[in-house]
Amino acid sequence: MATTEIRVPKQERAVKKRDAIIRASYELFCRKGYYQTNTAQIAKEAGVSTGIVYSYFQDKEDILLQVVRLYLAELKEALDSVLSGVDSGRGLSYMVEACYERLYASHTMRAEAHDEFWAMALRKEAIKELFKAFETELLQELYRKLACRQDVSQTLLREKLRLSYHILECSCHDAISPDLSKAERETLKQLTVSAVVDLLERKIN
Amino acid sequence: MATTEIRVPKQERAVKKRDAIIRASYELFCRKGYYQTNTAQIAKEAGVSTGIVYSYFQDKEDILLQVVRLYLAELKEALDSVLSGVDSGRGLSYMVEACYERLYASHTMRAEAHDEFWAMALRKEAIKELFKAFETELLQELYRKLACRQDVSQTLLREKLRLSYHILECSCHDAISPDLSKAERETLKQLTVSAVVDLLERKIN
Amino acid sequence: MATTEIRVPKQERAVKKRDAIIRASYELFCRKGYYQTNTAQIAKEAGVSTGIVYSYFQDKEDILLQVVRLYLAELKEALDSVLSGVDSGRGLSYMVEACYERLYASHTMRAEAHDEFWAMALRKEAIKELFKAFETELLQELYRKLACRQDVSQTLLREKLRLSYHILECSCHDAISPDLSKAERETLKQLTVSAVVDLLERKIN
Amino acid sequence: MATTEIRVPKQERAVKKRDAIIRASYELFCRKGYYQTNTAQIAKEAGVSTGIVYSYFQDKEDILLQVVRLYLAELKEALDSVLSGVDSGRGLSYMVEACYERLYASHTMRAEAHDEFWAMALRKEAIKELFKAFETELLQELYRKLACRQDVSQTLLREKLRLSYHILECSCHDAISPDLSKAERETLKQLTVSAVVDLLERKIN
DNA sequence: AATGAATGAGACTTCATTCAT
DNA sequence: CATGAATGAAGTCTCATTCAT
Repeated sequence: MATTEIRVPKQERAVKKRDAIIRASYELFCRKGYYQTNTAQIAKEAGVSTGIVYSYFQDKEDILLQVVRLYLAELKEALDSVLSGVDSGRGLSYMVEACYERLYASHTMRAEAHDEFWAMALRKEAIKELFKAFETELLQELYRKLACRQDVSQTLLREKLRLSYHILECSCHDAISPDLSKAERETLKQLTVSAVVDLLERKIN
Repeated sequence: MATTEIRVPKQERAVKKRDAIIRASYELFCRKGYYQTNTAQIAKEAGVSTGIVYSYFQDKEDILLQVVRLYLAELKEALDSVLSGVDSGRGLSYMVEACYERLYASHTMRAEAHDEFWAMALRKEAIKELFKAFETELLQELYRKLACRQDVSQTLLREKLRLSYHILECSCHDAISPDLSKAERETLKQLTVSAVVDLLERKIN
Repeated sequence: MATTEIRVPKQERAVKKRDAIIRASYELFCRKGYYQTNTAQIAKEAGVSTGIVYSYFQDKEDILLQVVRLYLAELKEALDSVLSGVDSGRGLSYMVEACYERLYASHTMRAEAHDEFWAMALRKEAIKELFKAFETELLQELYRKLACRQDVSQTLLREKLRLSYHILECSCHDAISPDLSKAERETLKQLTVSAVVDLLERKIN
Repeated sequence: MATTEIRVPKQERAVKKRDAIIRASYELFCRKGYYQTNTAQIAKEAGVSTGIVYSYFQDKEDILLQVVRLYLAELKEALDSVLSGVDSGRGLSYMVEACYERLYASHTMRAEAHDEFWAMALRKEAIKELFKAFETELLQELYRKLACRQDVSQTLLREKLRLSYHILECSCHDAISPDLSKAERETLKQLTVSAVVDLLERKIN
């Protein structure tokens, strides 16, 4: 009755194949966009037949979902590694700068991914959920990291973190513009970091 | 692409018709997305025949272009009205807050428009140009407005404005999330405004 | 939101085209069966493009529905003309024989139609309904015709008519078998008619 | 079609497996129809791998053929048991009623099977042959049973038997309709049996 | 100029069958 | 012998665009 059963691959080869499809799709969705990519191209890029795709995924939208999941997982991992690497005794601005650089690197590599997927979230509830969960978890973690620091004002900390994250995000997003010179890019970074540090340090009555 | 000549309507009726198509498309693109909207629906919503659409527009993408043009024009006008209304002797934070509110209103009304069009800019060079031109012009104007004020540090003013604009943008974007309470929304606004004001006021060596 | 709108053709040309699609499908479904006929073939046989088919019909199953409707309408009309032609003062056996011949003719022309459509009724509720309605109406009419005749026993008349109809049906169905000689066929007819006449005339306590 | 050799299983395990496939298919074809059943489902229901199916059967159609063979064999056996149980000195109407009930039971259990397979016979010559052979053999046997009875008119006996069989068949087929009340069903049975008995007893000049 | 019916390429998806393991 | 992953042809349906009226 239900549509064709979806294989949950456990054997190594199957896992690899599923992964190859996701990565090929990731690549293509970034390069050409979701709607400009068809399943034949995905199969070809992944080196499999069109049919097999539907053994691993419900439909094309399901592929997108898994691709976004991968995208967010990569981003999460990158940020985690940054955060865990600096939680020692370094200053706040060092930490923020590290985050900025990490986010910037993500944006450089996957310039298209973010916007493409973000826009898809508008139309696909399941994707919206992924983004929401990602943000919630990330902010929660940031909160845990900063809640005990002396150099961070605890007033409205959650809200400040939320805003800080978005500022970093959009600044990095803007900074990848090819119209900017290296110097301008550096300036933007300094401004962004200091704005965020200020926001977090400042006491608000 | 096509060879058919595109009519540049001068007669009143023709102008109205063209306009109706753009507005209908605007509406539909926001509600359902570009790819989920077909030309038949556009024609129906605009109250014209499918055939006539191709007298006014090269193809579907061309409609999108005009829709984005309209979207940006509306946004520009809204911001202009804000800026011209406050350039008297009001304080900086008053001005920033007015901008925030205006941007927030835009986002509320056209929550989908921004993301949808922004993502389309990735795939369509012509749309990217529109966005770039919009931003350039807006920042230029802001610069003119603020370049002479005493309460604004002139150091790196262009870069600060650029960043400020993006901060306001993304904060408003975030603020429309239905998960936020009214109080949280207000807090976010205050934080955003004060962060931007700080950024603009602060002297940077 | 709903799938593409279905055109309800009123202009003569459109009606003709819709009709052509139905007749082409009728033909093909009989000749090759529903599942062995694809939409491209239907379009080709009807002399239209594949796309236009979906302007007139929801989907392939909808075409089948209309084809069955046509099939039953033709059959109904044929039986009606037989019944109205004999309701004067002719004997019962004359009437039954006329029905037999009419049904036999239907079966000869559309040998495949009946079985094909009948089997489809198993899987498609909508088609089952059509068959049921057809039979109910037909039996109702037969009842009106015979309820007043002296040569027909009124006891259990409705049930007898139901059975009679099925006997005629299946006998005709059997009679088209190419294995039968002309004489055998004639014999079967005589036996069938007399069995039905007997059934209707006989008083049952 | 294929060149692969089809195994004719002799070992017990192999026979069982082949049988399981046929029975699983029988079940599924009845429940969902031939075209709505795919080979993966068959294999799963039979508890075998998809690959092995093609060791025992030429192709999907071949499975259908064996399923129909099984269906007819079951029906034959049921009717045989009825006929052999009553050939002593019981009256004709007792015998006909027993047949009716047996056929009715078959139809109840396998309501879908009959129509589904019957319609398939239209498209697949091999299946048509099976049905034809079944009927011929059955009628032959009936003939042997009745050819010597005093209460059966020998005139046109073969033809009468043929018609009788079809009457019983289609009446049973009709009788399973869920729209009928128990009483109506009983009435139909009585009418059918008496019509058949009449047909067989009656001398025709 | 206007209509909306018509076109047909191409998208997604299914599934009978094969074949490497 | 057996498995079930893999294949790819073929089917249904959509929709941007054209064109006869």
